[in-house]
Amino acid sequence: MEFTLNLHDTPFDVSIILESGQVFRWENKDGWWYGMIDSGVVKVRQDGSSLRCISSTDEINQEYIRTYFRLDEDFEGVLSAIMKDNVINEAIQRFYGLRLIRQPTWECLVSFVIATNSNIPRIRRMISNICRRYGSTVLFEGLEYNLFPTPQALSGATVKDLEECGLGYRAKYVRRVAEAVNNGKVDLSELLIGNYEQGRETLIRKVLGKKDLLGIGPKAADCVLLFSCDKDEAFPIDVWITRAVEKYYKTVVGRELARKLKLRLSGRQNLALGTYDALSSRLRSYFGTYAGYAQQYLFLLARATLAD
DNA sequence: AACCAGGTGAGGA
DNA sequence: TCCTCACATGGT
Repeated sequence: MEFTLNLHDTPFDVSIILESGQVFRWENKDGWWYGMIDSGVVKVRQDGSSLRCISSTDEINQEYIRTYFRLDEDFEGVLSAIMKDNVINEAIQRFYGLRLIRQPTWECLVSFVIATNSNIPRIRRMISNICRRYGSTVLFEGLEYNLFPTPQALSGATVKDLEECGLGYRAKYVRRVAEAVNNGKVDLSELLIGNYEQGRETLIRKVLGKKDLLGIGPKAADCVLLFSCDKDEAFPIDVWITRAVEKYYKTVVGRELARKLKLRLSGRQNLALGTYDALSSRLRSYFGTYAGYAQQYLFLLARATLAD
């Protein structure tokens, strides 16, 4: 079906959003962004304040896209809440039109297991590979597209097959996660109902010394909660955020935590869980309820300016 | 050819 | 609890 969304004058830049590293499946072809979401394919194109959409199924309608791009929220309110200093203000200017996406939780969860210790181009390739191998196909404009595989499809995959998709050592983690979701040990719909702390508990708790969700640590959990569960205070700390915080927010996190950040950057030491939580807690109380938005601006800023 | 990438789990002090 | 290290793979 075909429809157009009026963006009015809310900050919205579809290219910045879809290239921001929250999602890994959208592709730009001759002026349109093509995406595979849930059970269908959609292509979108922004002309100023209007977003044209053409989808393969009636399920992907106006309401669906508004929800996906979070056009149902008071974004100006978000911006004014996180504008705490010159660094974040300039990041907002530089990446004006960046928004958070509300993506399906299952796809988000698997994506950020795959994303660990990798880079965005390769993450895209790995995910594309598992979709081609395990996802069902949809016909759209005469071409076949692969949907994201279901928990059942992925839990039926062998570790060897997943390794052949280029997942490396993540293959066994993806399979364990798929099994946990498929057999009901983990209920992802809980994440939408509960608060941030409860969601974090569900994703990284340990059961009998063994994790249900192998491959999900604090950072991946925060990404899932922020990008797919409306937990806007989640503040994922990856290497780029580590750089940004070490450079611009030493005084916010304090001398001791800043020292740990520096150790991580130079000595390749990783952050202990307690250190990670202390850091994200400081940053959360500094930026407020929408800290996750600030995180996403800082992530883009760091990648643009803090690369070697 | 080392080094890095939206980190995490296992094992030990 | 924290720290150290291995870990697959592909790009620079």
